[in-house]
Amino acid sequence: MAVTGTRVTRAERQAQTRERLIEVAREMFLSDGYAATSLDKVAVRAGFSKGAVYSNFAGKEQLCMAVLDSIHEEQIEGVVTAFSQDTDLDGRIEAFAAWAREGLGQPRWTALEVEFGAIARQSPYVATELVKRHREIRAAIAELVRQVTAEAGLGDAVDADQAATTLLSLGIGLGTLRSLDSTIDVGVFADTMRALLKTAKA
Amino acid sequence: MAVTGTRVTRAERQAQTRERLIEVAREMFLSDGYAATSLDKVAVRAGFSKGAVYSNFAGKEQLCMAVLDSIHEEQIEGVVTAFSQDTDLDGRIEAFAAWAREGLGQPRWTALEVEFGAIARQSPYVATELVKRHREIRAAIAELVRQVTAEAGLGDAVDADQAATTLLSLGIGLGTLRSLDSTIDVGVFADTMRALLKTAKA
DNA sequence: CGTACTCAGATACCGATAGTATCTGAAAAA
DNA sequence: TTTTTCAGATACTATCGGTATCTGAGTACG
Repeated sequence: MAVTGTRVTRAERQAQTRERLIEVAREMFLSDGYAATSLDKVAVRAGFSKGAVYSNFAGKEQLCMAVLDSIHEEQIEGVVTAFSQDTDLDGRIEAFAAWAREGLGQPRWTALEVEFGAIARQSPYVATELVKRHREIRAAIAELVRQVTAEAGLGDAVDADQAATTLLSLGIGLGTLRSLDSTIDVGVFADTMRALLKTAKA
Repeated sequence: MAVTGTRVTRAERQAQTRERLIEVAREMFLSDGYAATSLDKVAVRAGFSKGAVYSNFAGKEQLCMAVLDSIHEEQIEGVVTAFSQDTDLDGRIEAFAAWAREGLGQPRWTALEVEFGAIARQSPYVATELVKRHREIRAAIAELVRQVTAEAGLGDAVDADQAATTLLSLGIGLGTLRSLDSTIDVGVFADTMRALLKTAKA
């Protein structure tokens, strides 16, 4: 065990390398898309060679999956904090809508998500991993819906699972359209949410 | 002008070649996706060489655009016939829902649509062409909504343009999820449509 | 007819990129 | 100090989109 000189172990260095690669890959995947981003460029921009990528990830797909996981973490955090602000139904819907406006608008993460989803047809790995994550996300949304409707005194008039599927689909669709055409009105997100809940009330 | 012997002109042969290429490309793009389909394989499976592709299309993007147009033609035809069956509101919603179930379920055209959409970030050609088509489709849906709500005596209580954006987004999102996970319930499509209209009624 | 021209499609090539095989040098183990 | 290990570098392969060039059958024209 070296007491002085080298302060970092090999495992620590590798962890740093891995994180740095994910960081750079995230920027490039988001700005240029999955197909248009080459592993060589990612590695060089991170200060390494392509060998470092393959030494830390099984391949491009696994690197992108790690990037998506890092994005999901932040995204979930954003939704949760948006929901824990107000306490009444309309306030929460508006907070959610605001998050959607920001999340679906500027950054192109839905575009990346969806481009990467196309890979799933050729790769069983990507298919199973993405399905797993989609189900987790849908379950989380359903749980939020259940919580919100319960506190708003709607009882179980709303099918939370169906609502979750609708909201996730709408988010994916709006994000996809929005990334092509910035004139798309993301406000329909909140309107649809309201419509779903008000129908249940009647 | 040759009276006997060669019965087809050069232009006719080329048109046939073009159609055959679109036909084969459509099959392969739909089953394997855009990126995973090579122009060489398309050409060979159509009985030609890659040269035939570049002699009929400016590139892979233009070939795919031609494929998408051929798909859109059929899809629009499907929606129109679905809508011209019944005359009452619920019947039309159900007809639309049935079309959505079929269109969004089995074939993977939304996945292709959306994978190709990712190309738009790198290609101004694809971006402008896709935006043009999306706007046409949204306008067509809006027109259908206007027609249906008018005949159902809802007046202009429903914002047809917003409804069109919602329905198109929902269709894209559901199709995307569905192409990955066949357990996704496409029924929410009709439910959302009903919710949107019923809210307007109140 | 027959000669010259045109152009759809074939062939050959280039550059980029995902992935593999191999190498190297420093950290870890002995 | 010597040996082993392995993160990351280097070198190479295969595939694919795209370009340049060629060719021969169909076309116009004398």
